[in-house]
Amino acid sequence: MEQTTRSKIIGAADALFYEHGLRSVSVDAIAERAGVTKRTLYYHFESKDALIAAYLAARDRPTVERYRDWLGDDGRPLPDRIVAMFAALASFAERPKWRGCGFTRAAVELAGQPGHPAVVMAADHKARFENWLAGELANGGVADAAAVGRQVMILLEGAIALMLVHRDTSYAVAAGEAAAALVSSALPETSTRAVEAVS
Amino acid sequence: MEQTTRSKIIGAADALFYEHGLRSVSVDAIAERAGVTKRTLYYHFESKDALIAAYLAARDRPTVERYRDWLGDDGRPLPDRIVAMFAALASFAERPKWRGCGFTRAAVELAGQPGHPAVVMAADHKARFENWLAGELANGGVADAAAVGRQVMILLEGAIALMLVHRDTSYAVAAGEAAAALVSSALPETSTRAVEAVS
DNA sequence: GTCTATACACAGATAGAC
DNA sequence: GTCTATCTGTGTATAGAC
Repeated sequence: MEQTTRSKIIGAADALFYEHGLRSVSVDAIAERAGVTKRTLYYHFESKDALIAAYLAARDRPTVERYRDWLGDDGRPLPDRIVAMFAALASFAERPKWRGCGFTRAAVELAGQPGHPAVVMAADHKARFENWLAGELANGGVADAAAVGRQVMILLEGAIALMLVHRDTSYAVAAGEAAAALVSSALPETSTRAVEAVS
Repeated sequence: MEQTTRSKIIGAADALFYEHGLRSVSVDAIAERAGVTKRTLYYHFESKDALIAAYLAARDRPTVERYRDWLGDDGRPLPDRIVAMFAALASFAERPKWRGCGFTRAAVELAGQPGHPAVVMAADHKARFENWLAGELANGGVADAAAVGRQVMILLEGAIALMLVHRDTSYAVAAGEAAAALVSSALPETSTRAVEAVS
């Protein structure tokens, strides 16, 4: 079955690329971890760049699903759900193998090659994620959901970067409080009180 | 003068490391750009890793000074100064050669090697920057300046990451508005009303 | 589709003359 | 302090058998 071999290779690429980065991981290492030879790998993927693109493509859906779970269902007050999402991220980042966002890291490592497929995929992933976030806020009754969604997105991204640099997951909690304050301010009734409560 | 040769090498390293990243730039390329041979480079620096560390060390002060300029002097209302800082960042990021924060990018690219000197330097730089930011907020009368400073720091970091991914500098403006809102909420009532009266 | 074996370029780092 | 020349490992990718 070609499917099995291909997915084994992508699984090995995911483990190594995410842990060590793109350029520092060799095709040999991926092939070895996947339990195939390099020649087999090149039968399934045209080049290392193609494998990088496949690695990110496989990460797209699980990443979005994870945040969807963290945000939870409609029902609770929106600021609480936002805080919960950031708290879950903080908990997730406690894991020793956590290394930040694979998409952002790929875009950063390939910042010198703006046309690279992986960079394009990262931008697309982030745009769709921001769009989803804005939609959730709009459903929750937030005024100007696009603008607030973008601010929450920025807080998410910044928290991930600083958690990676400092290995301190409290940044996600701090970001969650800020996000909840901004969201509360954009909700119809409780705006002023909620912001002051956080500060 | 040894100083001249050494600084020429660091200058070449800065240009290439910042533009293309760490691993994708060879020592040969840096030596060539500096106008020296590889052997001379290795006379001044023990290894490529040492050169990377020197590259970041040289970037530390100019980076902080730039933000200090952008925030401006005491006198204007603090939220206005915050907005101005983010606006200046947006303008700075318009330049074609802009590639985000060299410290964060180094930490991201070396995320697989937590003990690497460059990672340690990046964390130290970010910690001192956050400290400076909190100090400025405290001087401006912000309550709980440490917590708000951290939130502003997260917004800064997130805006830089997303500007790099999307090549859209409006993220810094959006982050600046969020930061100003959070700062305003942490100011005494009198200061907040003074801001509104001026604008 | 998967293997063994290998081509070819380039990486980081060093030897030793001057 | 700077040079020419080189060592040695590793990188991506390919040839051709089975």
